[in-house]
Amino acid sequence: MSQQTATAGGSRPPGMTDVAELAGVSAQTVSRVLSGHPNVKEKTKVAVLAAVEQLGYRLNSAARTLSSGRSRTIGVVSLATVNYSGAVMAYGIESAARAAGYTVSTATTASLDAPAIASAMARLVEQAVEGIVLAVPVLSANDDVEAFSRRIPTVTIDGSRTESAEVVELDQVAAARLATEHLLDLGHQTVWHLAGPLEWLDAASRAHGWRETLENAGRAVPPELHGDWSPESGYQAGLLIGRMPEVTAVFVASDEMAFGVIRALHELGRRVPEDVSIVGFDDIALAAYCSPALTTIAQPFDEIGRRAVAHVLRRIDDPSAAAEPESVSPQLVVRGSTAPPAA
Amino acid sequence: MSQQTATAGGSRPPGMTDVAELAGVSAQTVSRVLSGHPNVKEKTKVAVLAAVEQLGYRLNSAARTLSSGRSRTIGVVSLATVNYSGAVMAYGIESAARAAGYTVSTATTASLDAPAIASAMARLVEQAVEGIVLAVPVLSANDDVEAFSRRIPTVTIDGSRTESAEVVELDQVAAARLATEHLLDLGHQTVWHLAGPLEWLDAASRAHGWRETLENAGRAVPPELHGDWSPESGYQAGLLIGRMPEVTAVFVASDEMAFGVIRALHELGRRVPEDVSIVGFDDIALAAYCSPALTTIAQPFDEIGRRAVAHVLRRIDDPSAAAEPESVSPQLVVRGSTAPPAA
DNA sequence: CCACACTTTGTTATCGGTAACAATTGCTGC
DNA sequence: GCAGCAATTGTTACCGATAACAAAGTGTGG
Repeated sequence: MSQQTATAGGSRPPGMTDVAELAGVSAQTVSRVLSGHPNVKEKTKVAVLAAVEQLGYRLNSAARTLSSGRSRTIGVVSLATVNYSGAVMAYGIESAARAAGYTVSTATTASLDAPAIASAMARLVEQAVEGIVLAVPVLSANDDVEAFSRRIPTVTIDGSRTESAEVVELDQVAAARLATEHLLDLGHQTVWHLAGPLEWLDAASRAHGWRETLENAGRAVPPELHGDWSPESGYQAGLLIGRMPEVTAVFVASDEMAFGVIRALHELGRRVPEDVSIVGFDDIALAAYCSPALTTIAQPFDEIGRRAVAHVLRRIDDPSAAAEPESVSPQLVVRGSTAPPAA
Repeated sequence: MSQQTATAGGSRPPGMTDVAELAGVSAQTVSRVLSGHPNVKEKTKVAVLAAVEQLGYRLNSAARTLSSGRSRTIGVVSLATVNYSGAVMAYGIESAARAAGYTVSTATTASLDAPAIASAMARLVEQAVEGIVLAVPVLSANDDVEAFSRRIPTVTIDGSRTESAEVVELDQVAAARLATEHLLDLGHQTVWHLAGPLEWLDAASRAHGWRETLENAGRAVPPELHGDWSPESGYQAGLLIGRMPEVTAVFVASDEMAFGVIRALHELGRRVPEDVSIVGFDDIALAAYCSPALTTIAQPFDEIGRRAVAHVLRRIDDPSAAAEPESVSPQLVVRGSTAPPAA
């Protein structure tokens, strides 16, 4: 990459003036070369780049940010909970941002209430981020949150119950319909549903899609169960479900919970899919490899992350850009955890 | 939090001088209050904080970084691959850094060769990070990598084959011994091993611990198999292993691969644990809930992240601090995937 | 009541780039 | 050959905080 990064031993890292001097031009010209300004003679450009190379010069982004007012950084607010989907989205966000020449700064929040989210956003604002991706459900926006998202282009990934930000989302309702219909098509009389925490709009949408599908099909709508996305909560729900012989099909709002449900059923002596069919949601890497392999809805998390970034960038370029929510399509992946009901 | 973040509508965010004016002091005093400088009268401190509150003032970290030379930021280089352990460590790192008043900036790399890692480090250096956590295995350090880690306190999480950085690691050898001995204690004649990619020092250490344990016990050492951490690669290995009737126990270097192995065995009609016992590594959330529940080695990833940060911070404070590798203890979690060999 | 030491606060220069504007150079066509 | 315009490069001020130093205020002992 560079020929000699550490030329002398002791002194501080080289600045633009050092490069300018070596190349025999002014600092401003160096700046222009490095920012890709069009009107620079090819010859000087080469000289400057050579000097940069020779000194191992690195731009000081703090100085650039201060002087230009642009930080080329996007902030992400995410929940301090470890989950698969979050990790995948984070990757999608980072790579998309990098491709656009932006870096990503993360702020995690432990809770979902407005002050906590506002505080995370405040930390990002201090770093002069140019846009914010809220990878958490925004339940109630307080004045601070509103103010931030008015001042800085903000996109919400989980959807939002407020007006403060743009939205990028998977069509959760359609996805839930897909899952529910798959089970009905197999011949099940009705479908139970283990939903995620109600605070998550995604969870609510899935539940809504499930309910709607059953109603449209004229089927009985069983009571809605709730977990917290964790395998353990799925297990607890499974212990309940497993005791009810009339349950033959369950649509679970996340793969991790689904495996918890399956385990509980297993322990209660009910086989999957022979006795009970299960559909999950997310299509995590393990879905195809645990036993039974899980029928599930694939969510293109990285794509969602990518789009969120694209959305934010568009708004950064043109703050008045329209706020059309984007939507990506879910897909049903049929594996071994679903089957027609026992005769 | 703040009373009125957006006082007027249009103007730019308030600066320190605005706060100073409102509080009737100089900008320097405001700076001192906000940096927790000791010699400030209580009364003025209160006045300043009130002004800060009223204006909804936020520090401009670019300016602070430029002027003080300290960015209060730690950089993390991670692999652009989605895996559970990475996500957990990321969380540990972020929370530990935040607790110390630092923010985290991430740079992902798609490959493990020196130029790619150097490039990721370069991006972090541009952001003036004060320390770097390399959450990737450093195979071969080139001059750039060396130069960076000499200039900036750097910690490697996966261990390192170079001398360029400090090390924080789980005692992988002891962990592998734990796993292997567990299987031998159950009565298995020997234990097979599906290792991770050799580039990862962690993977090599686990393989080493496994081999050593077998040799010490005077057992035959079967050929070492390799996967890439993914469930799919475990599945492929499982298809191989499953065809050999003499295999009764396998130690797999990651839980995700372990489930892949189990699935393959399952398809080949070999039961786990009745015919073959499996021990995994990581203790991911699903380990206890898939069937069979996986016996595995628990790695305290968040703790590792925390320690890595602690280590970096120590070196930031005192660049000459000793380079004692830290080590955290692994733990065996026995679940349903292991049993004595069939009679 | 003053000198000396310690607090507390203010002033000025500076970090390393970029914006805005000025100056120089090179080329066109008449 | 020179006006006129574009391309190229240089100059100066400034972004918003902090470091280093200077100055004013406070308190103590002799």
